[in-house]
Amino acid sequence: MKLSAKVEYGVRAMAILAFYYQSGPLPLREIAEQESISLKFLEQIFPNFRRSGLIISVRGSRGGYLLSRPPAEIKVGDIVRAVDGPITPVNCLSDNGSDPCCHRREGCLTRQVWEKLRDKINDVLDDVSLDELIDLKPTHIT
Amino acid sequence: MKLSAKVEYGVRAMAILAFYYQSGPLPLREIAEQESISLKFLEQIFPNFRRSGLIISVRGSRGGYLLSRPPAEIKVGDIVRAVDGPITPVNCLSDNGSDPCCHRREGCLTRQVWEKLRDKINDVLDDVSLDELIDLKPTHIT
DNA sequence: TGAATTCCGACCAAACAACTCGGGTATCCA
DNA sequence: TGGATACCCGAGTTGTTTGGTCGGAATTCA
Repeated sequence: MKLSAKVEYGVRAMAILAFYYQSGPLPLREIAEQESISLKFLEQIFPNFRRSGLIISVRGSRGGYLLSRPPAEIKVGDIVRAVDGPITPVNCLSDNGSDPCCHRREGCLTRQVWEKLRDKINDVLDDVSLDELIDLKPTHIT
Repeated sequence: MKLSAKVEYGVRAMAILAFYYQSGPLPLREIAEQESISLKFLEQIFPNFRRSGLIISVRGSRGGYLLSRPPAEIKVGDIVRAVDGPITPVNCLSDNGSDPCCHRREGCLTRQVWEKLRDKINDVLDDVSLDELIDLKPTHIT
């Protein structure tokens, strides 16, 4: 029951991107340095974000990445699914209908547990947005 | 974000055991046949249940396994943790304090997400007990 | 042009998953 | 007592995933 290191790094990287929102494109090298993550590893993660429409890439010199929408509108769940794909706690919840998990007597009863689990995981992750991960909001002001 | 096949098989096997609760020891071979699971693979899973105190083993001829307490008192979460160990969505939530995930600026903010996720997963799994997986309860009777 | 940057695909080693196999050892029934 | 039954244990195996690295091509700005 683990998320991948890619997801962990990806969330941290996106938090940085949220912190510098509206400051122009931020190159991966900067993120890599700030978070002590291998640049090459980040290069492998970010195309997923771009393909999912979470970020916009600017190529060439002085290029980099920026969020495609405000940090409040990007949820941790978006990031997780962009990197790891849809969340499926057990294989028989995948979309390929070839799994025989429901051909047994109590198959569909256990399936309900896994479905509930999957939904709750998505709920938790979709309840937190990027702006909550950075420290911008005036939480201490009355 | 996947549970292992061991957990999947383990829950199914425990459901069978719940179904035959109070019918004397049930040999692994029977469970293996009913669920089309390799006997040798089951033999590898069940010691975890015994060590966690979920089942009692009866050795010798006409031996087998039986639940150590009523199905209503065994949660799916117990089964999952017995097989896969404690649920830790990311490595920095493990008990070894050597992980540097909190030495960074926003480290502890993302950590809160993972902690919340871990707690919710446990909540869901601990909310379902074995008797809900089998079809004994008179749900259709007014 | 040249430096900075994204982008792309191949490659690689280590770990893990999902089993299998072979043999113990304890226990019971006849 | 002697099988037969069943649990117990650890090593081996095969394939996939993970967590990266490496080299280079395309693009853009100064």
